[in-house]
Amino acid sequence: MAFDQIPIGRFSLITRLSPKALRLYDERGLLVPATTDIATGYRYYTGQQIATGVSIKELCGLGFPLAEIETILAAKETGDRGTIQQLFTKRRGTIRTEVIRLQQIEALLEESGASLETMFMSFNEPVVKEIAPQRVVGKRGVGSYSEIITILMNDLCGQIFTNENMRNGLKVTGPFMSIYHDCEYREKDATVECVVPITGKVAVSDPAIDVHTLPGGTCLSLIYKGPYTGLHGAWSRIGTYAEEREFAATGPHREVYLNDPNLVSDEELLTELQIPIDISTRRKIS
Amino acid sequence: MAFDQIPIGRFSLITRLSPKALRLYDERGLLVPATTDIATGYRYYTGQQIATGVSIKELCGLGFPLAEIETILAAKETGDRGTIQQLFTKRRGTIRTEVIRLQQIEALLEESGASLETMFMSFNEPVVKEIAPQRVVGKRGVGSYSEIITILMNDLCGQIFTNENMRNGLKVTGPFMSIYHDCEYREKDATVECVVPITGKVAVSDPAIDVHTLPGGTCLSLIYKGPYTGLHGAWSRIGTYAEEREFAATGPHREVYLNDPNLVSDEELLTELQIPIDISTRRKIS
DNA sequence: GTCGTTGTCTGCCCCGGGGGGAAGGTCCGG
DNA sequence: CCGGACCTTCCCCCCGGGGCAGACAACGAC
Repeated sequence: MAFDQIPIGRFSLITRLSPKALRLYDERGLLVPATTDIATGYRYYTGQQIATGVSIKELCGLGFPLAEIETILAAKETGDRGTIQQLFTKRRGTIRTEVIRLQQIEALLEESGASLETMFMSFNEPVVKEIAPQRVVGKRGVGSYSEIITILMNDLCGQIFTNENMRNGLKVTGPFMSIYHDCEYREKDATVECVVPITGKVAVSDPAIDVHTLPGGTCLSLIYKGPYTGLHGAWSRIGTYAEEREFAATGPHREVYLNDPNLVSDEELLTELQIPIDISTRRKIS
Repeated sequence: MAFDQIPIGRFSLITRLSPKALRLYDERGLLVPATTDIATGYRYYTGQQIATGVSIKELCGLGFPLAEIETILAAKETGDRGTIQQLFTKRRGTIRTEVIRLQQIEALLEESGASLETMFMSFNEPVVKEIAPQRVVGKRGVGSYSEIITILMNDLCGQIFTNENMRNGLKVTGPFMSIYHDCEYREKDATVECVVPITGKVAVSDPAIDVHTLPGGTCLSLIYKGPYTGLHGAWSRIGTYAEEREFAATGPHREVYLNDPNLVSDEELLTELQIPIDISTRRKIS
């Protein structure tokens, strides 16, 4: 037929692969033109290569990456069914995972469409992360949550931000935290410790205030945004999450107050909830 | 709290945005650190910015591009509900489209898993494209499809590939085609024209062979791979596709024989089916 | 042959959303 | 005052090409 010197443009029209893509496939070794004029660099394809080009186009449309397309074409050449089946199955798995992910996102978008207020509150997913040990100064007390925390915080601030400590180079190296030493929720008479990470020497007159090192390790963490009155709901969320995945707490829960209630409005308050866990107790991978 | 000079690493741990990402957001103007040390270039964030960082993280997780995240944050600042709602709705639309696309791909993968044979035959979707007018030499005949085409092709080849024509610089510039001048399918007595695009002068002795120019224009095109016996099924596919979209044919159907039956096996044969259409008659966008 | 219209070449920068790493300056606790 | 952790900029990489510039090459019509 004397029609086996197909230049790139015509080949592009037939296969619907752009010339740019064809040059890329040439470079990648995926579809190398049968002939390349050494003098001019012109690429010439043959009729047989149209089939390959069309196959590539189809596999692209199915979302395979170029590397896998190359594998599939090679496998087709050698009649290797297994490899092709395997890649197809893998691709199906990827697609299914992706569909589930997108549907979850859509559900989130949908429920947030109803109430824009909670939009930026509820999307946080708990995360497993590592925390470092830190040296803290803190004080314990017993009472109802909000009251005792206020008291402890005041005591702590009063004892730390003294002229003497400033002179000694005491530094606050992180946000204030609360540590809940009870194993369950208590409306009143909760044992709470308020701490703040520091470096340097600390001198305090209150004997109830002591310096120690909080253990590090793995923890489940959730960042909650909103007024402190909503913390209970946030604890429920992270608790449910932990239960679903059968994480067991290996230490007291913590609240980290990421910003300053004196500086931002209640709606903007950020609190990180932490539940120390032992990663090895995990039985179910999320 | 003296905790408003948060360096990038700590800020990264709190917001779960990588330092790399934070530098990018700084550059993009999405989340510019409150303070940047002019001498050292160190970035320092404030407690208030944690909220922004967390929001960015969430919106990223929902799949918004950075530009839209910036818009959303700005709209949140000015209390512009409308813009936020709009972007959320748009995102939902994108997700739904994507989910449908993926599910269609998965269906294709699934059905092809059953029969790997048809795998590389059936994935082609019809496409609307432009074709250029071309000067052709051709001959008409009447008969049953396969028979008449064989006869016409032989006649055509015999008349064209003569010494005289070769001397005159006649050139075949494209693949052979058939043109079906009937408006409907006919088992026998079909009027078929076989043509081949050429340039230069052509001299023929057969008076039934003439040179004319095929009109160009918009057409619906489908590439079919497989033996010619399967062409009927391919025509059904493209016909159904055209009907679904209410495309009306504006000229005779064509078959373009992309490769040479003398050179490749039946399974490797490629045929392009074309239905000329008037784009303006389209009432439904695919 | 010759001229003008296409076609094609390489090379470079761009998209998103960063990852990885090199080379070198800073900060801070003890 | 020292070591290690932290921070900076700079550059290249991922994928699958798109778009453009400048320079040749091919081809058809006369």
